[in-house]
Amino acid sequence: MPDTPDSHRFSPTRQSLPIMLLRAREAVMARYRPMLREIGVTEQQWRVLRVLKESGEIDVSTLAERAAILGPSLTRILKTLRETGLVDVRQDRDDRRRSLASLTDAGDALVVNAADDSADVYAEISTQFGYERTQALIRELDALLETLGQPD
Amino acid sequence: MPDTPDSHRFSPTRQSLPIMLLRAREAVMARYRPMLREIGVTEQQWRVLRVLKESGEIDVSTLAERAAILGPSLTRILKTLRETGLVDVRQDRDDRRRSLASLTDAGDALVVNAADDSADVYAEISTQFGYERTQALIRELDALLETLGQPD
DNA sequence: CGGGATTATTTAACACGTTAAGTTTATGCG
DNA sequence: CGCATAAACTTAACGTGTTAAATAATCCCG
Repeated sequence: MPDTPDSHRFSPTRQSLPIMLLRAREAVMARYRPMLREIGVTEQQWRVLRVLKESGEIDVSTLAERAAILGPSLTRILKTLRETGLVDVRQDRDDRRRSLASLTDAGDALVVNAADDSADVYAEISTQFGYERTQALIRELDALLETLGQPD
Repeated sequence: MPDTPDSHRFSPTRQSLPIMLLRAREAVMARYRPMLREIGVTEQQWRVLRVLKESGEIDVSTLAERAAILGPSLTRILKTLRETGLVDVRQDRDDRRRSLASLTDAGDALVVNAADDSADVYAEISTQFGYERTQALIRELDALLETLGQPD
């Protein structure tokens, strides 16, 4: 067992920003999982469906950016959602490199039916942690993104 | 397609706590990736190595908890790290259900050599966002964990 | 106009996340 | 003791994350 003097700078995982972001996200998502399980979609599939509901038909790149999902993952997710009849994908006529995705009627209905439950989960979290405190946290995360230079 | 290119209207995903946590984490990790790439380990492997350096020989469950990695993932990661000669895994003599993991000399050397670079990345983030502000953000994330950790 | 650069998306390969089920070892209780 | 139960991993199966490379369509510049 190698033993070294403390001449190296280590920060315990409790003080590590990446790990704390990971843990926080995991804790938040744990609240959503029962609902997602009930409607039979994964967390990522739910994000895709929600963005499609909000945006209407959009191209895959924009969808990927808004749902915070990488292109290759989105390709697979859209394949699944197409097979389960929740999403349509067609080619853009003006630029045939582009694919345009949209909700089917079934997909729209699923989002509409689950939206209230999703909002309830968020309301519970927001209430427990404090509404203003939650908003402030989100603003700080947004500011961190700005500082670190994220694509919009 | 009602697209408003010059609008300040931001998408609701910017107000979603789960997505903002995801984006923030992604932005932070982007700063670490070059360093991880250079030493040839994944983000998760690095977390495992760091925890082992901090804790010395520990059982797999404790390691999983401290590195924020689920059991099945850790099984695979330890297999890889064992094959690359960075960690040792042995059975606990007193409770043979348990596995005990520890750094090899090579693993220890890798962590020691990369620790300063890792700290530099963190220092850069912390300086850019503001040291106190970063600490405050970590405290808020910790508080969120405390709040959500207790189901209802 | 033509052919090399660019852009949008997909495919491929490997690693990890998540849940359920399996295996081995320890523990508790009659 | 002996058997049921629990604990500590591990395996399995499927979905997603990440990077690099391939494919296809558009753009651009001479």
